[in-house]
Amino acid sequence: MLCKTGSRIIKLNEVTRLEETCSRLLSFCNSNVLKEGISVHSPIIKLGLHDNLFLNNNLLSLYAKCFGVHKARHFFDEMPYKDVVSWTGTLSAYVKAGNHNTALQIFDSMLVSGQCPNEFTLSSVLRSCSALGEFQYGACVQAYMIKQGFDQNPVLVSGLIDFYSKFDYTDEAYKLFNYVENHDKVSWTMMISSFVQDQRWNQALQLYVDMIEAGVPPNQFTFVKLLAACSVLGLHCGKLVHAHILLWGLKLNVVLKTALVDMYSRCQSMEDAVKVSNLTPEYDTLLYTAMISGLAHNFMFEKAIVAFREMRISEFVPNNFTFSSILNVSSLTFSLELGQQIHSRVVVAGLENDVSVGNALVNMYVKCSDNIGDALRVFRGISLPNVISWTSLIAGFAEHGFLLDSFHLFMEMRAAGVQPNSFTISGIIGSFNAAELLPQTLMLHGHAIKTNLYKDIVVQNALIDVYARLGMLDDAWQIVHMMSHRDAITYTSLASRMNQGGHHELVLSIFTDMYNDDIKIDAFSMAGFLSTSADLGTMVTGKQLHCHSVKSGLGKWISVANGLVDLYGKCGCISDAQRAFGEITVPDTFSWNGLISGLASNGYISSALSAFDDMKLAGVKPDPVTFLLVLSACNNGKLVDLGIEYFQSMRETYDIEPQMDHYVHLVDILGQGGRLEEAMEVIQTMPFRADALIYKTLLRACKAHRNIPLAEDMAKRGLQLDPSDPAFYILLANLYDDCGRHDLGEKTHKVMSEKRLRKSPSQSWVEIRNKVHLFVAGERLHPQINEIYKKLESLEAEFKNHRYHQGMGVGDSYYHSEKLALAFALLNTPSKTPIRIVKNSSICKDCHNFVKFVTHLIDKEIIVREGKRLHSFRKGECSCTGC
DNA sequence: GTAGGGTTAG
Repeated sequence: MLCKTGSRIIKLNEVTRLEETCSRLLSFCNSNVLKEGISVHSPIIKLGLHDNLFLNNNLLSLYAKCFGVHKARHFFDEMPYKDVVSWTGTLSAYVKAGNHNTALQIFDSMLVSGQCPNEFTLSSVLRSCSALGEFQYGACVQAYMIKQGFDQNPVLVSGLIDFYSKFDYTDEAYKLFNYVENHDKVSWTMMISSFVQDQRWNQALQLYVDMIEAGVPPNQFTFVKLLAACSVLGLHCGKLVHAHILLWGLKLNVVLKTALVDMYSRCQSMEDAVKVSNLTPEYDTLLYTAMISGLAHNFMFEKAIVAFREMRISEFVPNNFTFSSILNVSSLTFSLELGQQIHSRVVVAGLENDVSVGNALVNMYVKCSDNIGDALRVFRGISLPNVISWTSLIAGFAEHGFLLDSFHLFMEMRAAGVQPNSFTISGIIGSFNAAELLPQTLMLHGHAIKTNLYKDIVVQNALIDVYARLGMLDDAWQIVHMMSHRDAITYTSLASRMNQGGHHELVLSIFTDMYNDDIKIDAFSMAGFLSTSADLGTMVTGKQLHCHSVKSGLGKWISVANGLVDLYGKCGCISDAQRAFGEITVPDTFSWNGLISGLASNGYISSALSAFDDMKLAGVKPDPVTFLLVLSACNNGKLVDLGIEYFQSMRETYDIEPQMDHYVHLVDILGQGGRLEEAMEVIQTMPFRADALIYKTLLRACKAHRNIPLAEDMAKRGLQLDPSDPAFYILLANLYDDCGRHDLGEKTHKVMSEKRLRKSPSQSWVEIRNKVHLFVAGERLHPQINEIYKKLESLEAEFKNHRYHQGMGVGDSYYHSEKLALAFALLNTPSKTPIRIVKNSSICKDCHNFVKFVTHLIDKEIIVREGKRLHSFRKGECSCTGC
């Protein structure tokens, strides 16, 4: 009898060798064309060999491979005799098809039939236990294994390691691993993979070292896992592992290439990632997806889009991951148009209901569309929204300012039976910035405690952030103290919130707390501390932070570099600020803003404005903050027309809608320039409702230009909005006094005291030898500085009598606290060191002149900072008429 | 003749 398979013709005429021949034929069919299986099967039946167990097992395998599990099962049921191979073959067919429940049913039936399982059976059964989360069942299998003496079988050991890892029992898996004497490369790789899954990156690498020492050579599988660890451990480690791949002479298959590309892009070395991807011509959908995602993460958006196009040209079909990645590009670039184009391709590909793609679409519409309804529509189309879908949508509502809606969606999510995770809770809490949402915050806090999410550091950090933001510092610290461990984010958010709340002097102690807690200072925390230092004007600490950032290499982070520009600018060391700026390779908007702010606040108005021109030439787009700085520079430089011009250019040239702050500056510019009517017109026509601040601004201008009627109007309007602000009374009273209407001045003061309004006591502080000294107006004099204080008073008297400054009323407005700080500083600073005084209230023109006068006499630089504004006084640079 | 490990997103 002849049997034809492909081009081969085999003679089946020797019955004695028939079994062997059929077996060979079948394995040939297994690895080749499935149709030929049939042409082999029929002669076997014709020859009456259908109850040959050996042949049937072969056929069973063939059916499973070629026709699927159902045909195989049918064949199995028809088999007259079954042995362990037949059972295991069927069982494994179900496992391969992912039908684990039926696989375990087959295993039960097998035991009932009295058939004893072997190591092959148990291996398949273990896989099903892992997949189904059947811990008890798996444990029984392990017990059986031990009983049958399979406990050293490397295949079963790998299966058990996988099984324990799936249940997060990595330590148990490692114990088992150590118990076994000899491992093959699969069980080594399995254990490495288990450590990687448990994020024990260093242990994973250590195991690789052990593996080599044990004389087991690694393969591509091993390295794929090791590279995943390197993605976290960093580029240095990644390159080392890459070198090992070369040393072992492993072939660069597409999977290994993908893992390398992924590692390099996660280590922010896209150049290496591209180089690796070009090493071999082999590409597939997954590699393209890894490239697109890597390019997107490294902000190379154009290239990501090019790769996506290239992929389509090469006819690789994008899958759900690919669409997620490319949608991420449009989210990150805020390009709605690209997002919509991809959305239509998603629809064509029939993937719009897919949860991962749906999530990416929700995220895209949240980021790119002004209408949160777009995101909601996509969300409602996802067939089975998971926790990520809900979290994206909830965060989206919060980002768009619909805080209460986001909270209601959170409730809807719970009602839908989807369990929130730490991201959901932290995302929603992170958006709560108003005290009115305290009840919701407390509810979420309670929910986190009940669900144990409270133990998650991300949630703890979010709670700390929201409490610190709401000024509830005790509550924030309470969480810090009860945490089992803290990270850089914990301290950074505490520091920045306390800084925003004005508790500058407390912030720097957090640096020490962090050091004592053994937490590494990262770029974010460093930027935060630099900003605190800048706001405090504490040069000594600032310089130490600078040293630390140089030594630790943090200085190459743009946020840190920008912090340094800001620090030196705010501390009045403009040349250092310029040097720090010069060291930034590609300055961004923040860098330029820092430079402009430093120049402007130190009186270099024209340099500040030319820096703004340079910024435009460098192609960096100004943002609303840039314009605040530029307008403020014009205000200080009394450049009224230029200021108006810049204000108008915001909308016309840069498409930036002026905010309330910008209008306040415009009113100030016009007011200080004496164009009070125009300023008033701006207030009346601007698209915002006037607030107390803008009335106060114009009132101050009225005082300078002695316009009583408008000033009275401003004070009236301002007090309607904020009746508790004493500034309106003080400014008005001083204006009356200036105009010689002392009667009205006195009356205004009286009304103010009847309303029990008092100026908050002025505070000033100086930093000398790394210590901040605080002085409050009205406090008792320290004996040591009593003498110098008296000297200052006599200087003041002299100043008052100075012919150019007569009638300035210095004694009334030059605050006690500042004088104390100055006296203290004069006593304690070396002769050439500048004195830095920080005030918590504004510094008036008279104080200005007095400090200038003192500078002239003592030949020392004095820097006075009020809020964010800084005044530097140097001998000879004084423009007052007295010098 | 029957058994084990790998890549991509949010």
